Amino acid sequence: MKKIKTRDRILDTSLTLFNCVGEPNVTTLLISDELEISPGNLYYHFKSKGDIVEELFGRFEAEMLDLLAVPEDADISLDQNGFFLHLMFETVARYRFLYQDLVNVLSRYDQLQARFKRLLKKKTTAFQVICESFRRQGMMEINGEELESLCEQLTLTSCYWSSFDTLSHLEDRESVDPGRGVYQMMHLVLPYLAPGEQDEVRLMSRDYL
Amino acid sequence: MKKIKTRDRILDTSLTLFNCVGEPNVTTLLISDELEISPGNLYYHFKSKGDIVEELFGRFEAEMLDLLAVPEDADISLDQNGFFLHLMFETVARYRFLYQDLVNVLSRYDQLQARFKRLLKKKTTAFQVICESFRRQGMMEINGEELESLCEQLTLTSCYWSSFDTLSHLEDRESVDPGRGVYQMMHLVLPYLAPGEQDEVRLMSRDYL
DNA sequence: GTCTATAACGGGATAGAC
DNA sequence: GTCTATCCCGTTATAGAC
Repeated sequence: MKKIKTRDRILDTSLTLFNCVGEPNVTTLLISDELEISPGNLYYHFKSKGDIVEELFGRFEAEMLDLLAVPEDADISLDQNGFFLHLMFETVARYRFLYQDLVNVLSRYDQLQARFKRLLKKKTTAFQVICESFRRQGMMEINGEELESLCEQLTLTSCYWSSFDTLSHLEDRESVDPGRGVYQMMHLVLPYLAPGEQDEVRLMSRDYL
Repeated sequence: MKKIKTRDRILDTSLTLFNCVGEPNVTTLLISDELEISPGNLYYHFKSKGDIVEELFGRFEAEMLDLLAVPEDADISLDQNGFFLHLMFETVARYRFLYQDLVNVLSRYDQLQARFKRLLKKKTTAFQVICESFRRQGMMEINGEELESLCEQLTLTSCYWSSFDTLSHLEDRESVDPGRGVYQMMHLVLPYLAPGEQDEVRLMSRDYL
């Protein structure tokens, strides 16, 4: 029955608020209010609001780097790929505040910019490694130019899908539906797969609708 | 030799600044400073900063609606489609500040949200109309489920490509390269085109690299 | 139409008691 | 570790002279 440290509670609550109403709209007062602690107490644990953002980014970065460590020479199955996409979207969704106002956030905490770009690059590389693996296994046929275009498209979609989705489908359904992005990612790859694999992915992707 | 009205100069300068450093980072003082007029003068022409944003949005909306009025039953050629994409990316680039901090901007000027969503829907519909036209002309083969997925993907890409591009390729090249988005859009459609049309689009898309 | 001066407000951050 | 009180500053917006 150990009680959670205030410092961690601040981080958790901040993350929730950032995701809900957007980081720029969350004041330090709102955070401390929500936690029912004083603003002064918050500043005892973090010397600035930026520090909170940076620590949250650090967690995000660590999780992503961990996830993106895809083995170069392994034979990756369609199932493994689906699982990988699933985890990635799950992680992005948990830190979606970063993506919702990307330019704004990165401009105010400028040391994050380089680190974010590094992540982007690693993402694209990971997709390339996966596609190469598919190609080696005879499951995919694609030329170099299209491969590059596809992997950039996958990176873009992995970043922005959830923002786009919540924005464009707010009326239709109310569940946040994190899986729809995975569906979309699979459909990007679909045309380049061999016929048998196409059917398999079509079936898999249904689960995410 | 008619001199430009201050009101319009305010709008133009605001747009430039918004695009450069992001709308949230642009204060009314910065705008008036840049124009070498007093803050009071600015507030003589616009009753609030929000009014400037809304008027700029109005211009954007009008241009987009004009562009998106695609005739339902026309036979659209690949060239026409390329031209359409070109114009769309050009327009989006001119008002890119809206997209760079979308959630933030829409949350602070909430009457814009509904109008923005309407635009999104119209965009997707326009892409559907174009694809249907291609299909009718025997230039494209695609089933209903994939058509929907593709058109959403096109809409997403048309919104976020330029932000993504400036973000991820800042080191490599310094030109802002608005055409790369068109290239990417064409490559999304490519796999669903008939072989002859594929070659044509491949050639066309090169111009945008 | 344009200016200067200033009010009004809000958010980030600190000092010092407990 | 936590609180209250308060400072400081940037930003929006207005008042009133020219």
